[in-house]
Amino acid sequence: MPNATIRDVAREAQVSVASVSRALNGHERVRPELRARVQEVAARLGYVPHAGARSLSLARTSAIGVVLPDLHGEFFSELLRGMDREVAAQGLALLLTVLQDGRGLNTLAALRGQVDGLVVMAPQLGAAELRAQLPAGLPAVFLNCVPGLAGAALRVDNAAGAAAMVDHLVAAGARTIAHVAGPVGNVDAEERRAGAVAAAERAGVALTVVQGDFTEASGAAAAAQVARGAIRADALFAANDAMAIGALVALKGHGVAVPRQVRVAGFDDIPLARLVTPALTTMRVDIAALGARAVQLLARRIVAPAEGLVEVDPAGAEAIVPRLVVRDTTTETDRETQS
Amino acid sequence: MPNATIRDVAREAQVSVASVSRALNGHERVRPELRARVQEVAARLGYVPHAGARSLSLARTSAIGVVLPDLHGEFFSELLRGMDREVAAQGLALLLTVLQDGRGLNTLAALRGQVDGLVVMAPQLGAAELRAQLPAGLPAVFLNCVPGLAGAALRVDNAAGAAAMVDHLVAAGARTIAHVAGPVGNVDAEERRAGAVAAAERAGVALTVVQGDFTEASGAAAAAQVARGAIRADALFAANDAMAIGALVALKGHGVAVPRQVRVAGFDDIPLARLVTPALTTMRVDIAALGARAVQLLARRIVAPAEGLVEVDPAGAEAIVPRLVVRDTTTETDRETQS
DNA sequence: CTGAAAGCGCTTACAG
DNA sequence: CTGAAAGCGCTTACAG
Repeated sequence: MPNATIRDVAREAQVSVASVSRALNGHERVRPELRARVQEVAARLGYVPHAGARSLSLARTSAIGVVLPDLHGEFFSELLRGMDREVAAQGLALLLTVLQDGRGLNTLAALRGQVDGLVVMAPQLGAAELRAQLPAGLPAVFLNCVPGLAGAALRVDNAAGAAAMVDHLVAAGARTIAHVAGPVGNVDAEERRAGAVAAAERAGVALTVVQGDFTEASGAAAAAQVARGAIRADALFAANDAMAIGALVALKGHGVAVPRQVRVAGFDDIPLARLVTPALTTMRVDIAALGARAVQLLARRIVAPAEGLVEVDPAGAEAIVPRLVVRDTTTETDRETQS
Repeated sequence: MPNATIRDVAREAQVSVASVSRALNGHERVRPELRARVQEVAARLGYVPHAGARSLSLARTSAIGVVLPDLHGEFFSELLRGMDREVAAQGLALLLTVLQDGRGLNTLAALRGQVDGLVVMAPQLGAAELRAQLPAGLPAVFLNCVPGLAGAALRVDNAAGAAAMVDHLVAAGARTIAHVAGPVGNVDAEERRAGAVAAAERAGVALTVVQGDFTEASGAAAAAQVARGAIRADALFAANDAMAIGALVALKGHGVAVPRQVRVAGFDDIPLARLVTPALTTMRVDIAALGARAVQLLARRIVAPAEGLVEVDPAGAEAIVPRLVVRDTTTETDRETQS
């Protein structure tokens, strides 16, 4: 048998569908006796309101969409975890959409009527492309996207994080830094590179940029160049932990002592970072907090789409600043220090 | 301005809303000239059908729900990645719901009208609880759930995987195997133990079960017993990689040569497995494939809810068989072989 | 406090 | 091939 509808409940309880709706939605002007009867019948029939019909009537779905460029690795599971935490607290549902290169251009547009707003992480798309794809009038919060989009923006302050790491390496004794950059065109990668370059300049130490692509293999390749002297460096700072770990393993393979001969540092603080030997010094980005904050901002925008008060930072994006996590690849001591 | 509706398009194109619907949905009986005009107007107005209204009319949402017990770690991101792959291929959307202990009992029921079916992973719930929560008539596929639910079931074939590993160890020369088991009561652990025991019997080699609890420490403790001869073994097969890695480190600490004196093997192929020295031989569970397969089964059930043909294995659950990944802890060579 | 009715935005028999 | 109309399942002014 199909699911019971509001009419079934109304008939069974001998009231109008309007009364069923009011009774079940907790409206005030309902006789207690009627409310009790309706609730009893609804429970007995296993009635659950049809979400689609409800959202059509209310012009509100109570769902938000999250658009991600990929789903590989711990970063995304942490982000989703943070979002889910907040989404559950707000009584919302989460619709997940991965926007990979090949996927249709109307993937986002098709979300109209399915969600009340969007958290979008699309570092690979330009502002124009993104704007063209987004359903008009749908509140949105952008994570690590190009600036200049209509919506709240939230980002990780990669430049500040990278600069902090360079400062730490210099304090630890480094004088010639090799920075293994992430893929060209990737916003995070570019910001980390820029922050590292600027900090090295300020500190007056040499910094060479080696092109990488966020994979362990590319980190290993960069380390090999350092190991055989093709690149001179007493510190290797990779733009993410995966590359740093690839480099770490490669350096050990080449018989280079870490951190004595070459200091190694990463970015992200993935779980593996604590488990490699020596444990990896890195920048911790509280990814779950980033996700939770994004949902929070979106929820406010959904309630008050145009209110200026909602704008966190009208000038630009609100920023999450990563924290330095010092482990064994940059210092001889074993103590883990967090600043 | 709000989003354009089908009426706006109809008015602008000077046709009926019925024609707009037919033209845009690719119905056959539409004059090409009319179709072209409607498409032009729809594009100009940026018209996108309202998903909620569409699903109310069609009694189909083109979305599926995935219910997970948690979101921590690589396992879930891999699972979601596999699901997303298949979901995108099928033109569906994915609604994510985390069903943690505290969360309301009607979390699942509220999905009615929002999804066409559910992939449920709820190892913490009994069959009765689960049945009570699921909206009646909603197709479902269960992952690692208790048996006996109305729906397709899918699971990892732990026993077959463990048996394959024992066979590999025997082929590599092992004659006395110590199996470090996982915690009592854990389904995965029990199945792996049973598979290992059966395979050892078939192969006619000795196998001792040592109790562990999936932690590195318990693996190290088991290894210590092997190292000091309390347990005689020329191979140590741990029920997961964490214990295997703990054992590996402990064996090295006790001066036992791996794999020459004692072969070591794990289960899961966590990222760390490739990074330890020597690299760990293990069983790879293709989690993404598990997720993709679940969505595939669900999609079929949605199309043909009651067809017997759709039933993969009416007797029980369809199983994903892990693959053997041979690395350096069981062979002297360095080559990584996958079977 | 309650019911009849309109409406949310679509799709699809039903006539023509 | 096309339009007018009914209907999907809900909510909420509008009367009473």
